[in-house]
Amino acid sequence: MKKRKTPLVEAVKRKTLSEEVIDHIIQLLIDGTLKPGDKLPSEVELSEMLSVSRPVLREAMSSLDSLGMIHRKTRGGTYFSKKIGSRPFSIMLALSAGDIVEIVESRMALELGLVTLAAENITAEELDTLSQTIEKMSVKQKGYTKYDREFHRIIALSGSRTIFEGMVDAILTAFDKTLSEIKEKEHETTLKHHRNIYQALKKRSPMEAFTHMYEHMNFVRHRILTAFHKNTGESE
Amino acid sequence: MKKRKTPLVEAVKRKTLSEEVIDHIIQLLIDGTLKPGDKLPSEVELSEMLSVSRPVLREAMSSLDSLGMIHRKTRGGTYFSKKIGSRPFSIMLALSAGDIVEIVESRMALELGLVTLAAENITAEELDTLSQTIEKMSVKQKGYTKYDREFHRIIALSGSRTIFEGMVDAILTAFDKTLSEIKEKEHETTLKHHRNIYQALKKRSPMEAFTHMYEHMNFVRHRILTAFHKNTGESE
DNA sequence: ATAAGTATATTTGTCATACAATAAAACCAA
DNA sequence: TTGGTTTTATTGTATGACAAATATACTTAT
Repeated sequence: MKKRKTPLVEAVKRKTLSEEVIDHIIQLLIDGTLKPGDKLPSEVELSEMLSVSRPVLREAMSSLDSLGMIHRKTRGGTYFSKKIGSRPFSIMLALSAGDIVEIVESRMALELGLVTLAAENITAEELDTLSQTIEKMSVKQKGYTKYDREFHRIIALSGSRTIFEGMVDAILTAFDKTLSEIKEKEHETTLKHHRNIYQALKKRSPMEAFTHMYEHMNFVRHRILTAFHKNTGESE
Repeated sequence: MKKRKTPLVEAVKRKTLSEEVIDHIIQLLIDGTLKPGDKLPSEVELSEMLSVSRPVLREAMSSLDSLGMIHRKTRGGTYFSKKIGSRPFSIMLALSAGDIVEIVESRMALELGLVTLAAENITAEELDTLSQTIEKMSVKQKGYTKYDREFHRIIALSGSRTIFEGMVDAILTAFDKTLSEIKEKEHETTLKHHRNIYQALKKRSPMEAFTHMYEHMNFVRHRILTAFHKNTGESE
């Protein structure tokens, strides 16, 4: 019989220096010492303050940069970001590369939550822009993907908080990349759904907005998964 | 009068080498060369393959590590992760440090979307664990936060896809940290809401699950924001 | 005095090298 | 085979030097 493979305690991997530096720097935000938009000390200053070498300090800064927490410019210095941006999420989504269900249902979860919040506070301008996307889409039988995406994007961003803003574009992009071929069908149904969602948002009704978005997303998901299974012969 | 400050083209900040390395490595996932769980070449091999110095290569690896895309062990090598984990999201949430509305509504958006998907596929085991949290909570008048959180966590994870899994714990933790003092009130109402949500999930009814979760979240949000404004005297 | 052009200096970006720390793998002995 | 020891591969940390970009200070010409 095999010996135990998993040790009793979870083998606490000691933190590296650069990880500790990351903690130390974000602590500046948490305790309010610095705020989004503020400038950080230079690399040499920081590395001296924290008693680490510059490479270690730079590994931490590179991490914070790729997380969208800071941005750096040669000679310009380093600043805390005000928004995260979409890049970190786009990278993360690579772990789900090619997994259609993952992408579709991630988008579903995201948009269902955000359309609800959007309905609570959507502005007149956003409503106006929304109706324009519907108009433009209605006069095109082909090549309307752009307006379709814009419709969803406006709603999602309207309901977004900082952490979700970057995620919206990342997921929409991943969606488009993964499903480039399947789209551009069911023009009328899509249009009808969009109009329903728009009316619910105009009424500032979260429940109705959710209901219609769920109907729409269910439709989109079903269409995609059906097309996918037809292509592959339902291997799983 | 001042000269124009913003150039016509958006000053495309040239990518650093470590950013290009990041792109190159995640491309291995996107084109399917490697999969989550697979081992990557060693740092020296990679730095030779990509013709960059080891520090630059390490900055990229550090970034991917902090994004939860890889994990590294001395002598053990580097592997693509299967899950993202909560750490990157916890760091990102530091940008919203102290902003109660941000935290509360981020959690709202997240849970509203996920409870809907959870209702579609929740397992019997998850339902059972859920009902246990309700039971345990019902017999405690104080110190039930643990079971409250567990209830929400099970649901959110049940509806989660890879990208959201880490986010759940990150947001729940941020929520608890930000609102440590305000909680532990309205025991009966909370319990009632949880039971409603549970019943809807048991029925596998996404619409009802959403409805009851929205009611619950609205209740929680209102309670928190009211308590907050009372404390601060609505300065903004 | 103002504007434009130039030089300077600061900050991030990259490289090469060396050694430390960890732990997997190979080896050896009972 | 088992258990302990040695070796070795891999990541972790440090130092130093130079390159590239650009904000700032300075100089010059109009």
